[in-house]
Amino acid sequence: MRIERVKGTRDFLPGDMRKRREIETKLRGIAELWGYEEISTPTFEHAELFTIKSGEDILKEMYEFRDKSGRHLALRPELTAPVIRLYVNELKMAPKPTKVYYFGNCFRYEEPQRARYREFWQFGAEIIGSDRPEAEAEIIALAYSIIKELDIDAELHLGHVGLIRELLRTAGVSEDMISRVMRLIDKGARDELMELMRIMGVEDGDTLMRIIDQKGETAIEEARNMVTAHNEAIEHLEHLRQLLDYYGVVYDLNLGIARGLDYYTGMVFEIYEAGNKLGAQRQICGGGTYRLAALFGGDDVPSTGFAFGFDRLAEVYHSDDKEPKKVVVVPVKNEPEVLQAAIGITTRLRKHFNTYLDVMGRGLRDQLAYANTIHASYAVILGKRELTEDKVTLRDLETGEQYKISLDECIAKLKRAL
RNA sequence: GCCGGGGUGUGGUAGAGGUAUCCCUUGGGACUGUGGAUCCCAAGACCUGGGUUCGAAUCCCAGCUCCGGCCCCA
Repeated sequence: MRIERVKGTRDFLPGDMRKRREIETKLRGIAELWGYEEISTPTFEHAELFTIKSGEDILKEMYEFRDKSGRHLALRPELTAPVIRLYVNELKMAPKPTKVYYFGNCFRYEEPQRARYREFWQFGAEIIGSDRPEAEAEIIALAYSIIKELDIDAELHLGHVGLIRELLRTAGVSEDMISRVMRLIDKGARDELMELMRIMGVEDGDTLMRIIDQKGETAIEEARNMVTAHNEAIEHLEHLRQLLDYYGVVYDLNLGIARGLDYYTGMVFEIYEAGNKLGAQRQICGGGTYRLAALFGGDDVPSTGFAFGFDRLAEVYHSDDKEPKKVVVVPVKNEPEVLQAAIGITTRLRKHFNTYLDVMGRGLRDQLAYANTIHASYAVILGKRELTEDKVTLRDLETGEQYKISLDECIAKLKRAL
């Protein structure tokens, strides 16, 4: 009976992993250069951590279970909530701002489709302790520089739910209806939205719709006209936009981004792949400013952060995908003294190079044939002749040239070549 | 949860009622101190379960799963 891979999961072959590690290394490198430190949280948590954040409805989209002592647990469906929990449990006393990044697998019980899996990876960063425009601008600029560094064709959309909420209040939408309206905005359900606003007797419905629809400068102008002359949310957004210009971030202003969730309080942004390589799942990054810590029993500190869909990045990213350079040590004969020398030499070479040594008991010819199939660059051949002269034969497998030289010369030569 | 299209060795394929073709891959040999070629031998597949049939990879049904789309996306 053959056991199949579980639906929505993937195996990663050596070529896949080279590419994924390459991306991961770049992401980590950038985050570190920006002053973020890595943290890691458990793969599973109390299910409650996620239902507090997102409501009971998400239980059906989670890998949720009871352990042997009846704890109600879930495989993490995302990493923001665990990171904020970690902060509340462990990092409250850390100096502010607390800047962290994370990379880990997440699980969702959903129908798999292109660029959507049941096990997937997220890479994200958070600034905990500030929701000032400076913090928001840094987070956006960090996400932006990741896109640039990976040379991904993408567009960044910037919105501000704080402002939208403000506008809704000004227009007379009651506090308890705001969440519902935000969800409709997020879904882009125009007709439904218009209908709801008509029922609620919202006067400035049309203006509101325009602000949401119109992207860019004019939307801000309309918003400014709608609220009182000096509005905190607008000033905040303008300050943020100023800073983004300083950073050189190119973006589209789109106040229709609502990210329906209640805990978002300020700036929100999304990054979409623009080369049409991801089909329906174009979004590769989402982020914003939110207040979650209080929900998990901490102080009401604001945070701002983002999460990249790592697998989507991997699908879009062009890797050079160079195979590692390999050296093959080839003992000519399967005899104790030759093998002993071969192991000694291999051990020395392994301090510097990716080195293979036969484990199949093959003869010289087959070892070289194998070296060829794994695309090795050099073979270090040794047999009785080399042993008596205390030398090795270094063969360049691309040109076919070979020299009988000392091991030290051989290492020096390989160092220059690889 | 819904809609459409698929599942044949590792991968890529042919076969459209009579137990499977070719390429590639892998192991061994020709070939006991020199790889990529050639030849030979070997290994390896009809997604699963039912049904129809003398006989099913092929037709029917169900399931699983993959791909794409909808819904959703913390």
